[in-house]
Amino acid sequence: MKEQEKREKIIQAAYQVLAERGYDAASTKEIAKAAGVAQGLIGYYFANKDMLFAEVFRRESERYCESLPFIRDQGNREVSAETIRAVLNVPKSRAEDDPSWIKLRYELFALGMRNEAVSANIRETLERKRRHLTELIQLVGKLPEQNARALAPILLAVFDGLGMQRLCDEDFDYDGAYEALADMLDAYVKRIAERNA
Amino acid sequence: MKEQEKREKIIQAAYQVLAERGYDAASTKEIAKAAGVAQGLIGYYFANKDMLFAEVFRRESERYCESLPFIRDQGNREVSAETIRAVLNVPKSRAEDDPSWIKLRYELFALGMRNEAVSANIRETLERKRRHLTELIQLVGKLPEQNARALAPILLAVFDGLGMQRLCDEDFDYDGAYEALADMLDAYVKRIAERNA
Amino acid sequence: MKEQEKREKIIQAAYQVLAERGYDAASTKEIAKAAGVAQGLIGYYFANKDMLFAEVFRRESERYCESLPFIRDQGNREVSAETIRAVLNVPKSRAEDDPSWIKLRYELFALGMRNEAVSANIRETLERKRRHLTELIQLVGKLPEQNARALAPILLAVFDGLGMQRLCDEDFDYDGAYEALADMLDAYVKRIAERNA
Amino acid sequence: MKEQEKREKIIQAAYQVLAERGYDAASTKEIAKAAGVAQGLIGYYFANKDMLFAEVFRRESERYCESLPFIRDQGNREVSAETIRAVLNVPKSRAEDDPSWIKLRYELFALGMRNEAVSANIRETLERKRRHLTELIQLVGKLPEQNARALAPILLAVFDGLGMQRLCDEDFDYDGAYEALADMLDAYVKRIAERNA
DNA sequence: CATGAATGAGACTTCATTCAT
DNA sequence: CATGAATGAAGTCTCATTCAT
Repeated sequence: MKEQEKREKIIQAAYQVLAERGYDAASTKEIAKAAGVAQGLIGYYFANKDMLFAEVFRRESERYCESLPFIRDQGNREVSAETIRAVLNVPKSRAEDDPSWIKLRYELFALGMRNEAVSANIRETLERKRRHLTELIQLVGKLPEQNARALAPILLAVFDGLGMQRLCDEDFDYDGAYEALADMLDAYVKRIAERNA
Repeated sequence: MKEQEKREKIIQAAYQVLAERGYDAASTKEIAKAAGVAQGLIGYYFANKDMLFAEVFRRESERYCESLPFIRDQGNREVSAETIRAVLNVPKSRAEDDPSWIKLRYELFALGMRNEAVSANIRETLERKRRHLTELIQLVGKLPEQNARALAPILLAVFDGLGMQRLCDEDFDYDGAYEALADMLDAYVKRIAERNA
Repeated sequence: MKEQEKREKIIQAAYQVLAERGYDAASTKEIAKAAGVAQGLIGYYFANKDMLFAEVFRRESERYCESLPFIRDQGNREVSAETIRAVLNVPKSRAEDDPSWIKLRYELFALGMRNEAVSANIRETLERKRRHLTELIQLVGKLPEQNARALAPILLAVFDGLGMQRLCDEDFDYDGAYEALADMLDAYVKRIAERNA
Repeated sequence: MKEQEKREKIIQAAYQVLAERGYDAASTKEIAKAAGVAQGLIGYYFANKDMLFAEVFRRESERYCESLPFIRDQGNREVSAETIRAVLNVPKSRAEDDPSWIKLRYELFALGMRNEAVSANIRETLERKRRHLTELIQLVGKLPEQNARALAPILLAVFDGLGMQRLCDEDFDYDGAYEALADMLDAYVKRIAERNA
């Protein structure tokens, strides 16, 4: 079981250093030091720096779906402003609890727009998250698939964007923004429900 | 007058290279080449690389308000789904027409979350943009200031987030997302109007 | 018996990789992979990389004498241009059939001129080959030992040099050069014969 | 005139280190030290290590023709064993006076057989030298072009091969070999002359 | 015997910055 | 003002070798 234990440590360390320093400035030297291994070991397990970070990003993407169980429970309840607020609390508090999570995503986004090698990874990651969100929106908001699918990228953008603003600016009214978001989503859900009634 | 000409070229070149390569990978050598000046001249006009990019970011922030005149005109009209869609078309098409604009902003955001020197710059930039958007929302949506202020960071997040998704993924339904956004904003504006009636 | 099987495979693999990549670029990793053994096993059988290659060179030197039987048969015949051409065909076709043989020898020569550790090996190898060639020349050309001994290093040089030129340059007239060589040797042998008559 | 003075020093240093250590073992660090410049300057003038050595090889190839004037004078004289010996003395003594010359050539040959990038360089170099030798042989030996052309690669091989043997083995009878070579060439030249008479 | 994870040195290269001209 | 040669540090990656299993 101790097998590839150090490989795991390297990935964890890479995650931390990546969030702190950014893609280019995250040196293998610092990662190795943080992981408590020799610098050469990184080259042993990963073909190069890019491959290491690709693995880091791959895992981050997978973690995005962990909130599913809780939200699925909410899906059984009636659609209400209260429910929406409760569900929105998941991404809201996640950005508060784990700032490096947001940092990492922005690093990935910035990278995805210029690095062709990361581009494929990004595309898949984004699409997976949109699909995931679409499913949740259908579940919680009782929206038709078409509307849910269009709403997903918007929420994806808002969760990340608000988290970023909160991290950059301590005076930013994070809670107020989420209040407005909940209100707006509730209005939209209601309208769609009426329209389809 | 001509003495500042090369300085200007350097800034323009830095903007382009920064958007293409990213913060760390944007080398002074490439910038100098793109600007058509000697490498050493960059050091003459800017204390160091960071100061050059700070200037680039400062200007980008200013450009954000150029859409004001058009939107102010829209503000005179009645609030309608049509108006909202017309106004949303400004950020929507800007991301289409000038991809490097989005790239640069994500570069700035990613940087702002880790570089303390850029942090102040970012904070100011974000706040200015939110104020600007708040004003526009009041103007176009006829919303009370409190609601407008809460909505601003959301729109800020959505504009950038959708632009990024469009750049990363060619199959992404950019238009559909903006349609949903317009619909949702319209529902929200109507609700607030009714609530305050 | 089986215990030396892997050792043998390592040596064979080292020969191939050495010829393909050259001394410094031939990595133990690639050799191990080519041999189908673990990297560490090389260190088990050979003190270090140099010792492994020393063994490879030692064997190559031994293989040089394999042509002896055929040539000894030719030695019984009368000296003639025909005989000379037939004997020259041995090194000529060897370079054609086994290019890595030539590559390896040049690798060894280049190495021998700078690496003191290999120098002794080289000296012995060269001397052995000259002695071998001297014997053959006496046998085939019926030349006095003194002349044969002086001719040996020349032929040694020519065989390798022509093989190298053939490998480097596909347009090189390999056959034409060997024709001229045969002609020249024949003239020389005749002259010596007349001189001693 | 001081312009690119250091570039020249780098090339000279590269030549020396290359001959001493060999292609792969010749480090840019050592070259820089030998040239008395910073390591980074090598990267400033040459795209990479290969390009630097390509320049070194290119120059070496050009130096090969410097012997032309002397030999051209010999060409006016009658063909005799004496003349041949005098002309052969040029390559013979060159290998004695400048051992690194031979080392470099073997380095180049070994390299040419495996490095595709160097291959073109090598082919051109070899062909140029053969043409050069062909011309000399016609001049000195009064041989028809066809014979001269076939003899050239043989002499090319012998000059290098004997030089190498001399460098590797101090006991090797370098003079004796050249004596035999002169004798053999003389016999060949005479035979061709008679044949064409 | 055999493995392959692990190490640390060192190679190449790139880069921001400086400075003589 | 402007140049571009020059520097030295730092980063990534490769490699021969060692060692616990």
